[in-house]
Order: sequence, then structure tokens, then C-alpha cells
Amino acid sequence: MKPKITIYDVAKRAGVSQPTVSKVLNHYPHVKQSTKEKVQKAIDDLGFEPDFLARSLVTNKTRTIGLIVGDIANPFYAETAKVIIKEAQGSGYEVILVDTDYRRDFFEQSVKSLIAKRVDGVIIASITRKNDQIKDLQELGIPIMLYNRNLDSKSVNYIELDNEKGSMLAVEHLITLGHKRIAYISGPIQYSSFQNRLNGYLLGLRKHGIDPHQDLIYEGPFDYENILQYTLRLLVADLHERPTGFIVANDQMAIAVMDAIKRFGLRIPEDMSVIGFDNIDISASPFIGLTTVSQQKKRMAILSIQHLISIIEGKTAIDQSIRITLEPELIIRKTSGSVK
Amino acid sequence: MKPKITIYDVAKRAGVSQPTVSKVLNHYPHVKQSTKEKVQKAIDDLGFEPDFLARSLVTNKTRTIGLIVGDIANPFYAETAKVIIKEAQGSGYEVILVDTDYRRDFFEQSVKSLIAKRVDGVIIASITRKNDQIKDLQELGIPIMLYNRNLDSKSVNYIELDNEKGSMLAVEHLITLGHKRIAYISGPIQYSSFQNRLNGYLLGLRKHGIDPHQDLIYEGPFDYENILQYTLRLLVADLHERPTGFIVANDQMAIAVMDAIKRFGLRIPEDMSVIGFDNIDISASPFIGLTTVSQQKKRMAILSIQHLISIIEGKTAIDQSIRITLEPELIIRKTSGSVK
DNA sequence: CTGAAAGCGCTTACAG
DNA sequence: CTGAAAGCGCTTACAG
Repeated sequence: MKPKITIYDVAKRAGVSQPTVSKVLNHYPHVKQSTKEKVQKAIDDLGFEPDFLARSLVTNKTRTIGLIVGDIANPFYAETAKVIIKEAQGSGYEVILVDTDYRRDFFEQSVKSLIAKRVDGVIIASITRKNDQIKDLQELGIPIMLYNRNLDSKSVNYIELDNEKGSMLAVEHLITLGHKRIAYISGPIQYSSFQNRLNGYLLGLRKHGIDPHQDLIYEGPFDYENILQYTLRLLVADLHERPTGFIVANDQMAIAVMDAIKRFGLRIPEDMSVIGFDNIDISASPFIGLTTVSQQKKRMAILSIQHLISIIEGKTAIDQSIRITLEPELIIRKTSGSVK
Repeated sequence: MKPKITIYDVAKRAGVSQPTVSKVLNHYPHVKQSTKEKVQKAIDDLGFEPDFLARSLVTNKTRTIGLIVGDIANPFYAETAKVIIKEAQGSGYEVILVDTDYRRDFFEQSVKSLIAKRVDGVIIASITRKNDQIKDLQELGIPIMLYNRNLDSKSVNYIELDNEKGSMLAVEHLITLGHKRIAYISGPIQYSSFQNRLNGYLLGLRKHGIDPHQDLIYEGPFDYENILQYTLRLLVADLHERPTGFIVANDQMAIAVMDAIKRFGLRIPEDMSVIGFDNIDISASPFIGLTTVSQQKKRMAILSIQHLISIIEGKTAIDQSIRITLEPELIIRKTSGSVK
């Protein structure tokens, strides 16, 4: 285990003062060419790498950003995290990834840790609508970008999908195919995206003169097993009470719904239609072929990191918040069909 | 934007010296109860949170670990990263996630950044067999855990699967089902896991008196499109030269292979068998139902983070490296069947 | 163009 | 039990 090489070692070897080394490190304009070379040689000889921690303490920049997601094992988050991380790395930032398991206590703890570690900014992909920790970050001047979420309060940057419209597209697609009894499987509506998707479903039905039926709407624990069991319970209903189609608030849950339908012995889409939300990669596979609402996940991810970095580096004025709403697109594959 | 509250502010308000505040912060034993309370009150009043950066500079501990993966969008990495991150968070560590896109230059850059940011340790899930940057980390005394990988050099901690045995299980399963012409789709063999899986395939065939055929082995770019195209090319061969089964070095690629088979109009498993590697979550879905070699991903992930933290915190002696090899298990689903 | 000094926000021996 | 002093490894005015 070698002793750590510091800027002092470099200075001594180059025969200059330690601040001078700092100046060549930071490409200060007024350094004589010859001393620049002496210093550079000493750096190379010693294999010196400046310590970011020490630098951060004085510059107040860590070149680290936080990314908070609800569940990195959900492909939607993994696929977008990839885009965010690559883009950040390309701009010289590292990202601390936090997985909250959709739990409030974990979320709160994480924000504290990220503040303590002085991240330069944070992208939050999983936050409940009401949240006051955002305020802590804002007061400390840490830029925030909400991604796929929105808040009840104002003055926070966000990029989201027009979720309401997304659901309406799904509803209208099914109605066009002759469906009248359409079930809806939601994620927790404390999250704005899930709330808005649910709203869109209700609006879409009403617009076509269909009264939403409480028994056909699920909002509860949204792990695979719970979704599977709920779906099975809906299917055992009398035929005239059984839905003919499902709209599901994300693809991951939609796959669980499809699993239940298949286990129950019904065919998709002949007997039952399913529409998801997110358009994760696997949904395009011919073995899934899920009809789904795309939320332009890559675009959303890249915009959020680019804007965040732009704010961090002072290239975007912060006196006005960034609010971007992307257009949803219905991608029709083979899990949606005409009602019999 | 509030000014940052420091330990000095707390000291002044509590009417004690600044080191005394530090002592109550760190739960030093010899602090009078009454001053402890005074200080705690000042901390609460001001909402003070100690700055980790400053602390790290002196303690030489950042409570941050690095996790390097090849592609976080591959569910295998996402699902295991989740386990690692959750466990780390539970022990008071944050994780910087690095995605290398399997590129050497990105890998090298990342290691430098992680060193500069003084991570307490690093878990590497994607590293080529020959690599000398490991040495840099070791010389700096930064603990390393290789995860799902191994190195040609000695003296590095790793947890891996018996990959050779895994492939042999797959080969023998197909041979038992009557297959003789078995194709193999590999990832880049600079990675030990892929090299060992390929070795197992070759060994398995030879053990049963079958000579491996070069035309049935693919090693090249391993994105979806390339795998799809290669598979299609194999399928157009004359019937007697066409393989009857595929063993694929990971599930993600296996799904691409299945896609090609389906597009070509063949049925799985009636006309063609497919076996993957990893047992990612989606493989268990009835719509995929992939026969695959499980590498106990959750166990592997949790062991690697637990051991790493144990080393970081000095609970494990570092004079001997940790070498753990897990047993593979063949999970037979519905993509493997008897040859016609 | 270069260096002496102060400071970022903490911890840690060391005295007392 | 508490505080004065030094130090972690850098950057940044400020003089010269």
C-alpha cells in the first residue's frame, strides 16, 4: 500500500510552490511555459491524481449528482438510469444511485445523505406529490429535476409525460375496439404519474358515456404477486361482469396481468385485451408484444440530465423553473383486439 | 438560499468550543450529560447536518462505494445492483453506479474517478481478464470485490459462479433430449465468465463424443440486432447443417435468439431448443419460459456487498483473499425439448 | 509570473 | 470533562 501522493510532493519534486502546482492543474492562464512543463513532468513521474474531496471542500462542487428511483429492478428505471448515467459520465459527473423501494422513510434518509455528501444536483424519479424535503434541497441551492413526476407545489423543475392524455389514448383505443368493461390497475396514487394516469382513464370513459365501475379499479400493493391475484379474482366473476380489457399503469404490472389471464386459460387478445404504460424494451419482444403507451423514456431521461447539468453549471437561469410535458404515443402491438 | 450551517454555528449557540460539538456528534464517551444536551439542542434548533465531505477528508472514509457494471439496462445487472444498493444503504453507504458499456476506455476513466472521489471500496461486475488498474486500487488500499468475474492474476477477492459447470449442465440437458448439433452464442471472451461458459460448452460436447463445430459458435458484437441476424443466418443453412438447439451465454441474448427463431417460422421447443444463462426475472414469465442456468444472482450480490463492507470496516482480515464459487443450477422451463 | 497566507468544515491527539 | 492547535489536500484572493 503506497502512501498517497499529494500536491506537496509534486511541488517539491518540481521545485515550485504548492499553489503553483494548483495553477497548472487548473489551467490558469498566467503560468510560464517552462514551469508548466516542470510541473507536468513531476505529475507524470509521480502518477499524481488530485484529490477530488479536498478540491470539493473549497470549490463547493463535487461533480456528483444523485439519482433517486423507486425500484431499479423495474426495467423502466434501469433503462432510463442508463441514459442518465452515460450522459452524466460524458460530462464529467458521477451519479449516486438511490433505490427507495417506494418507501417514504428510505426516501427521506437518502435526501439527507445526498445533502451531506454535497451532490451538485439531484434527479428524482420517485417522489410523492406532497413532499417538503424538496424545500430543504432548494434552500441549500441544490438544483433538482423531477423526472416522470410532478409536485403539487410550484417552482420546481420537472419533465413529465402528459399522463392523462396517455391513458385517454389507451381507453379510446379499447373503446374503438368495442370494449365497454375496461379494468384499470393503478400504482400508488400518491405519485403524480399514477394519479394522472388514473384520471385519464376516468375521463376517457366518461367522455364516451361510460360510468367507471369501482370494482374494476385496483389501487394497492403493486408487486407481481398482488397484481396476479387481483387479476385472477376479477376473472372469476360472472361473464357479464368480467372486464374485456385491462389498462395497466406500467408495463411491469401489465406483464403480471397477462400472466394471470394466461393462467386462467383465456387468450390475449381474443378473449382479453391488455394495455401497458412505459414501453420498456421487453414489451417489444414478439413473446410479449404489449400494446402500450410510450413515454419517450430516452428523451425524457436525456432532457432531464442535460437540463440539470446546465443549471448546475450556471448556463440556465434559475429564476424560472423548467416545465416540460412530453406527448404520449400509443404503440399498438398484439395484446389489444376487438371484443368478441 | 440559506447560508450553510457549520459546526461553528452550533458551538457558538451552545456556548461551547467547536471540538466539543464534534465530540457529541461522534458519541465520544467522556462528555458531560448537561453539555451533551446543550449541544444537541443547538443542533436541533439550527437543523445542523454535518458535512460529510469535510469529515471524509480527515477520517479518510467516504461511506461511498463504487459499483461498476457493463450495462445497467441488462436486467441481470439491474436486479443485482438493486440488491447491492439496498444492502449498502442499510449499512450507511451510498453507491456510485458506473456503466461502462463494456468499453475499456470508459472502464479506465471510471476507476480513476472513483479513486479521485476516494470511494471506500469497489464492486466490479465487468472487467476483462487482464487488467492492471486493479493494481492501482490495491496499492491505494481500496478494497475490491469482483462479482461474476475473475482475473488471471491472483490475490483479488471474487465471487463467481462455476460457469464451466453451468454450461455443461446445459449441454448435457440438450444431449439427453437427443440434440447433437448445438450452437453456442457467446459474449466477449475477454470476460472470464464468458470464456468459462464457452469452455464448459466445449468440454460438455467432447465429453459426449461430439466434436464442436466452429460454424456453430458465435462470438462477436452482442447487441440485440447482431444476435438476431447471426441466428437467422444459421437457420437458413441446409436442414442437416442447421442446429437443433442453442445455448446462449446470457438470457438477454437468448431472448434475441428466440425472436429470430420465431421470425424464421420455427417453433420453440418443437423445432428448436434454447437455453440461456442468468435467470433474469422476465425469463420466468410464462410468455418467455426460458430454460436457463441460474447463477443465484441475489445470493451472489448480497455476498459481494457484505464481504466488501466487512473488509472496509476491518472485520475481515485482508491478508487472504476471498474466493467464493457458487454452484449453478439448471432451471428447466419450456424452451428446451426433445429433438424431432 | 510566482509564493505566503488564509480558508473550506470537519476530527484528533494533546494539555490542562 | 473541555478547549487550543494542528491537520486532512486542496483553491483562491492578494502581494510582490
